[in-house]
Amino acid sequence: MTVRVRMAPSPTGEMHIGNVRTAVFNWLFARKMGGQFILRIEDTDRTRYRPETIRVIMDGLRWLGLDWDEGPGAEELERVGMANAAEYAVGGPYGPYIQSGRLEMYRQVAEELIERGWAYRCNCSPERLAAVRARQRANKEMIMYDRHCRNLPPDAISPDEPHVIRLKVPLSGRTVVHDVIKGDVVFDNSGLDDQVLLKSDGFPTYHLAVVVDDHFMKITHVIRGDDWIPSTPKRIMIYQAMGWEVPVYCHVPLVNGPDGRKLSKRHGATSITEFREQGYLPEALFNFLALLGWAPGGGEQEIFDREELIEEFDLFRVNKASASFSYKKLDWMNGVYIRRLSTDDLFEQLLPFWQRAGLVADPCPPEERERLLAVVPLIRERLRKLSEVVQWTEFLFREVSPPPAEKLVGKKMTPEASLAALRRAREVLAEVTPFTAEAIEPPLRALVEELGLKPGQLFGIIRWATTGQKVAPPLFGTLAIIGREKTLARLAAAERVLEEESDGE
RNA sequence: GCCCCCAUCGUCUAGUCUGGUCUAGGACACGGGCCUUUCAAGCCCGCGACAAGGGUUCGAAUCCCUUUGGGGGCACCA
Repeated sequence: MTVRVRMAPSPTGEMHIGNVRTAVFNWLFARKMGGQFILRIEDTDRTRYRPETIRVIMDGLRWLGLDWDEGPGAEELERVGMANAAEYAVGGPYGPYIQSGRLEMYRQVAEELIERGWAYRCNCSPERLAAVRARQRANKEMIMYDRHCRNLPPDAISPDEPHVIRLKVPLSGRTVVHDVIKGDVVFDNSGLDDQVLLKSDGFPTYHLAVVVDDHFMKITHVIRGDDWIPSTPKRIMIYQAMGWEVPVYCHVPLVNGPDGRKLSKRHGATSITEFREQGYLPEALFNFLALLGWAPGGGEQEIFDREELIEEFDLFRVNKASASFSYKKLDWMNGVYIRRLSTDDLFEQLLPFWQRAGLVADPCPPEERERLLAVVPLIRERLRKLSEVVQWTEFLFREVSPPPAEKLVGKKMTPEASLAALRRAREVLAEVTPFTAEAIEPPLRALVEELGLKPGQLFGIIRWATTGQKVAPPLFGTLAIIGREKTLARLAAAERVLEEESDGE
């Protein structure tokens, strides 16, 4: 039997990183076992439905490298109004893969559950249900449907009048969830609610839809967040009522924020789109996510490429406890991946960030490209996220206003000595030919000797004068990229600052 | 209120199933140092945990119980 797993996001917004991690586990398991990874769109909540997010979800999964073997086909995607549907269409033998296209199946199963005595019609009004809940809350009773319609005569509610269909949960006995990760979890049936299966708008609730789809799509392993555990016994009842085989359940732990609380916007990025926009590499995020709640046994390796992860992945080793998301560790890992990139590859990754910041034209002119290719090696070891390229290189693109006088005075130096150093540096740099990092270094080092300074004193002053910053990429390469003309002009401007300072006193 | 899940350094984790090799290993973070033109990167050193209490056992991070602490769920949401 081949393994079939699925990811079933609902198109209500961005995909949360916790769900993405669950998708990673599903994908790794499918690839490891040589099975199929299926994408299903769960759009049964018509009030929160936002069709445009289907594309966002698909783009995110693709960017992370989570390709699906079966999923919505072109016709379905067109039906929900997606442009370029063909580009995202995958299809498969068990469609449709968007739940709103499967309504008839859910309705039929719900009716059959009634026939089999496992479900009943209910026409209680929302007001009545709210009143029941309020009363229960006041009396500190268990909050669940009072089963008002459960024992009505079979024909009391006509199929034609508005109503819902509820699951007829046994009043006694127990239901056991056999879970690969948590072990056997036992529930008393008496504590389970008569869950609504089919809503009055004809759409199924999640509980019905997921069971019907998983069954007909031949899903073998349900790998999902452990927040679903409490609703699992109700699903098992539907399987049993229909005489279907129950899939293997694997409830993986949730992902919390660094403070242990639910991961939310205030912690930082939470959606895959945000991580992408902040300049995390998909390989790094994938590596990091795979190791959140799971680790291969034995070794002390932290960096794994995709193939190694597939090779090592073991669903049975997934932790029981929830994990806190550490942005700092992700940043470190992202830096590792950035440093591994070739100059050309890193440049291609960086270009959109320069362009988005308005520093480079789109498309990038060939001569600008040559210049920026030279910048890449200077900053590669300094980047943890691609977006940081802006702060590291901004002075290359914009006019640098001369820094205040105190910044131009070297450590343990007088303003006069600093001014003299600046003047000599400008003279030296005016002569250097060609104006390259290799050619610039020796004369500047000689100047350090000549002036009797420490390297850091002279270079620090020049750095401030030419970049307007205390911290910048390595000086010689930076000057070469700034170019002789601008370098000399910035040095001259800095000299003027010091001259005016001494005049003023 | 009721139900469920979980518990090793600040964080991610190895070790737990198959008690002894664990004076508990690695990584991130943090502190110090080396290198060094700043910042990084790299290298070295350090800090730092079996939640608590009871058992079982010659021996427990590992098995059992209780407590505490965290998390999750109780919709015509998923």
